[in-house]
Amino acid sequence: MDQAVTADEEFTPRQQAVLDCALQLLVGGGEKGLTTAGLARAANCSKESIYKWFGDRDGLLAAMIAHQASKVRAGADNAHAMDGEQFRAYLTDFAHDLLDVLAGDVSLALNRLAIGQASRSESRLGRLMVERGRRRIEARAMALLEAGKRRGYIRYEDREATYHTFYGLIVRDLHVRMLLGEAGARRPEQFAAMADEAVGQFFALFGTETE
Amino acid sequence: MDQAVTADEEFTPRQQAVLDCALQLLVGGGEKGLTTAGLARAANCSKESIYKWFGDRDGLLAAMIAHQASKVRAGADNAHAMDGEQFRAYLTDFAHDLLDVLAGDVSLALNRLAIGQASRSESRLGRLMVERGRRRIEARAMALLEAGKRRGYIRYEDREATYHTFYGLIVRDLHVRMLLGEAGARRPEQFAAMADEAVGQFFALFGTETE
DNA sequence: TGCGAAGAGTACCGAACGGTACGGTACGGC
DNA sequence: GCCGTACCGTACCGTTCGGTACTCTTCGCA
Repeated sequence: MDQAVTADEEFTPRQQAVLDCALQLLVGGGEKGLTTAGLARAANCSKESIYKWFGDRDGLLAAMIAHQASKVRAGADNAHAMDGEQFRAYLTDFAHDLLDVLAGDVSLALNRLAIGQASRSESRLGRLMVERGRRRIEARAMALLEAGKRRGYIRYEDREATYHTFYGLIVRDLHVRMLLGEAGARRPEQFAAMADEAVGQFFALFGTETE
Repeated sequence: MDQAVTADEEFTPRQQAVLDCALQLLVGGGEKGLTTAGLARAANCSKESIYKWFGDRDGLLAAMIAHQASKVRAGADNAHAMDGEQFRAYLTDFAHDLLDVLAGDVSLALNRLAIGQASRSESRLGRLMVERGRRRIEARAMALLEAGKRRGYIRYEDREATYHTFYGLIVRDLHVRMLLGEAGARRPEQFAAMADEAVGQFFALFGTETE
C-alpha cells in the first residue's frame, strides 16, 4: 500500500482540470450525474482522451479520489513549545477542521460514491478513500495527541483507541446523517460549539488536570 | 411524520416474501445487483406484479426500507426497579445491540443504497432510513437515559446531546468504515469489549458516582 | 514548409435496464 | 359451466451508458 504517495503529480494540468470538472459534476448530480459523455462535454475534451488517460470509468473515479486527496493540506502543526491552553486550542482547531472537511461538498460526494460501490469488488474505492483521505488528518491528530501526552496534558494507554474516542466525541453520528442527505445535519455555524464541547469531554476523559 | 407507523401490514405475505428476496439480492450484489428482471426471476414473480405492487423502482426501494424497519424489535426495556449495576448492564446491552445492528448485512446494504441515492431528490430514501430505522433505537436509548437520570445514576442537561455523545462513544468512525467496505472494521467479536469501554467512558462523563 | 503526435468532436456499437404489453393459467364466486 | 381477477412468464420497446473507431484540426518541431 501507499506506493508512490505522490499520487497527483502524474497528472498533467489539463488532466487535473478534467478531474476538477468531474468532481464538480459528481457534486452536482451524484454518481449518475457523472457520465463520460457528460464529462467530455463539460470539460471540452473527447471521450477518447478520457479513456486514454484514465483507462476506464473506475480508473477515472480512482483518479478523482487521488486528485482530491492531494489537495488536502497536511495542516502541519508544529507544536513546538505550547502550553496547556495552546494544546487545547490545537485540539479544538483539529475538531473544527475535521467537521469542516467531512461536511464539504466534495468530501460528501466522494464518500457517497465510494460507499455506493463498496458492495462489490471488495471496495477498491473505499480503501483508496480511507488510505488517501483519512490517513492524513489522522496523522495530524496522532502527532497532536503524542505531543500532549509528552508534555503531560493528557494521559492514555492506547493512542489509536484514544484517537478514535476523540473522533467519536467530535463527529458522533453527524457524518452518516450528512451522507444520508439529512438537511438538518449540516450546520456549519454550530461546528465551533460542537468542537468546543467535544474537546471539553475529551479532557474530562483523558486530561490530567483534576478540574 | 410517523403517520401510520404500521408501515408493513399493508403488504401481503407474498409481497413481503418478494421484499425479502429483494433485500437478499441487494445484500449480495449492491444496488446494481437489484434489477427488476433479476428480482422477478429470483422471487418467481412477474415484473408486472412488481410494478403493480410498488409503482416503480423507487417505490420498491422505499418498500424494502419500510419492510426491513418493521422487523426491528423495539427492545422494550422496562426499567422497572433497576439498581446501578443493572442500569450499567442495560446501557452496555444497548451499545452492543447498536453495534450489532449497524454491522448487519442488511443494514449496511440499505444504508449504502440510501447514501448512494442521497445526492439527488433531496434523499427521500435517506429520510425514510433515518425516520424508520434510527428513531426506534433512539427512542429506546432515550427512555433508558431518562430512567437513569430519574434514579440519579447519571446527570445531564440536554438529553439529545447526551444521547449523541453516547452514540459517538460507541460507534466512533466504525459505521462509515464498515460502509466503505473496510474489512478490518467488522469485528463482531470485539463488540462486547467496545460496548464496555464506551459505557465506562459515558459514566466518566455523565455518571454521578465520583468513582 | 512539411510532418507527426495529441486531442476534439462525432458517429457508432453492444449491452443492460426500467417500464409496458400480451398471452396463458389457476382460482374463487355465481 | 361461466366470468372476473390475479398473477406468471416472456417478449418487446425506448433510452442510456460504457467503450471504440474514425475524421479533422491544431500545434510543436525540424
